[in-house]
Amino acid sequence: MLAKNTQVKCGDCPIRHRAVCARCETDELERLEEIKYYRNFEPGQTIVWSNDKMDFVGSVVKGVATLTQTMEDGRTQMVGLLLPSDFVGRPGRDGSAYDVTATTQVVMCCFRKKPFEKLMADTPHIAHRLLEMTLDELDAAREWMLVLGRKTAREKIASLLAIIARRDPRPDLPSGIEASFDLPLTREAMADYLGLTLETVSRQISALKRDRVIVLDGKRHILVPDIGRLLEEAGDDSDGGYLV
Amino acid sequence: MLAKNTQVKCGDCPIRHRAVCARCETDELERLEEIKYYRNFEPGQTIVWSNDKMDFVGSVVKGVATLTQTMEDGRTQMVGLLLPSDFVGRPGRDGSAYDVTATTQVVMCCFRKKPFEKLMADTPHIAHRLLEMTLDELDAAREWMLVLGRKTAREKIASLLAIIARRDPRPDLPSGIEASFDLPLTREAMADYLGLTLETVSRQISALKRDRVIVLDGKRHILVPDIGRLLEEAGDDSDGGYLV
DNA sequence: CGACGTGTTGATTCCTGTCAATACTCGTGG
DNA sequence: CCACGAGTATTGACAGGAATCAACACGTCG
Repeated sequence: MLAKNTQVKCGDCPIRHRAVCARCETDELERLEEIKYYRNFEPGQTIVWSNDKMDFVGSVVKGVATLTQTMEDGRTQMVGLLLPSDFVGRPGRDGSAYDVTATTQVVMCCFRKKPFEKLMADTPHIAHRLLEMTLDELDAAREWMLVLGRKTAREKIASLLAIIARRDPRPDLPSGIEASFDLPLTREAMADYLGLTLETVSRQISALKRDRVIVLDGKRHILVPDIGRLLEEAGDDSDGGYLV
Repeated sequence: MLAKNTQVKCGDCPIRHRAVCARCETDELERLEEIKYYRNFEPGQTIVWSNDKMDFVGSVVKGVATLTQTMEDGRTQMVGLLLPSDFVGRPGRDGSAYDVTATTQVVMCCFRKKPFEKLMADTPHIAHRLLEMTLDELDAAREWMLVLGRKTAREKIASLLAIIARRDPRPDLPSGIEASFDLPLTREAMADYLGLTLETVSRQISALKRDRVIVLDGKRHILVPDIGRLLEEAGDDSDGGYLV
């Protein structure tokens, strides 16, 4: 469970320019190297329990993880989707407010918390980058509030697909297909993200397939013939500020 | 519209110890004084338009403002409720992603953006406090995602009332009343916050009144005889981590 | 093969949205 | 002073979309 990976030099790290360390100078990277270690997680495995003390913070290097909240009666809501380069943990706080769970194989680059906090205090680059990333996450959370509060089931599904398509671009596209990606989530996880039931998710995916908005290749691989159409279905401003 | 108020010395400011300036030393406060100015807004007045260029950032000193997003067809979702000491604007970004609107009389303490960003770069106290506040806002946004995605209309209303009761405590309580506050929002604004229609909001408030969870004094003043009961109705963990 | 996890589809219920009528408060102006 | 209208709030009737309950299909792994 705690099996450490072969360490990757920060300079060679695939998320080097997007993660919390993006702005670091060489000497700062060296200090980060000293306090970092890798951890692997299997699909379904919990990375942090809500309200547990966290002794580390870190970045997702590979894979997908989720942040979820659960009510006493079992209703659960996903409140964040963590993709490579996303940051986990809150400097200055003891624990996580949410369950963090791996949905695929996940590689985390962890930093021991205390030294990381010290490093943050010493070097402005890390703190500054973290503020920037937190502001982005806040924007994403607020964007998601619109989805949860005001969109129909069909629009919710289309919004989720649009987000994943946006963050996971692929070059190898057959003609007549503008985007293509694997769903890293089960129907149930999608339901938890969207505030729906898994049956409704399944029905709406079928409906989008029937209406040719998407094409399925197996249960988990999605092809999008026309991204503009998908964004339209998502209820987003279709003047395409996002892609293309 | 731009009428400047009598400036208040930072040392005498009512939000001095909670706002973005909370950690500042005397000399930092002096630099803030130089770039700050007050602005008043009337109820209903827009403070910033979504996608507009913002040339200032600032703190709410008095009153209540809202952050909202609107879809092309008019559906709107409130994504933030700004109470005194809350921060408006995003250093490093050009504009606001949301409409910011005053719902009551609002006094804002504004800082010209460029000098404020410079000050942030120079002094770690402001940046650090801003990170802390942004992390809190992110938590609040995620908490709200659970409300929007998974709670029933009745639970949503109870959740909103609980939040306002928590942030606006009053000492002058008649016996048999554990909390008392004015609703700073119209039924429509509450609906936009909760992802409901104003009719449903009205009905659920009536239902909570009928069931003696709350007592109304006029349309806007709420009395809560039993806060535990309210939290229970909100679906929150009733072991009362919050109040009392 | 049978059990289990995952996903699809159908029948039905019910919560919330929609449409509509009415009440109340507060200015404004005749 | 009262009529009028605008904004806000309440309540009712009805419709519709998503939840619920349930059956079944598919793939994997023991």
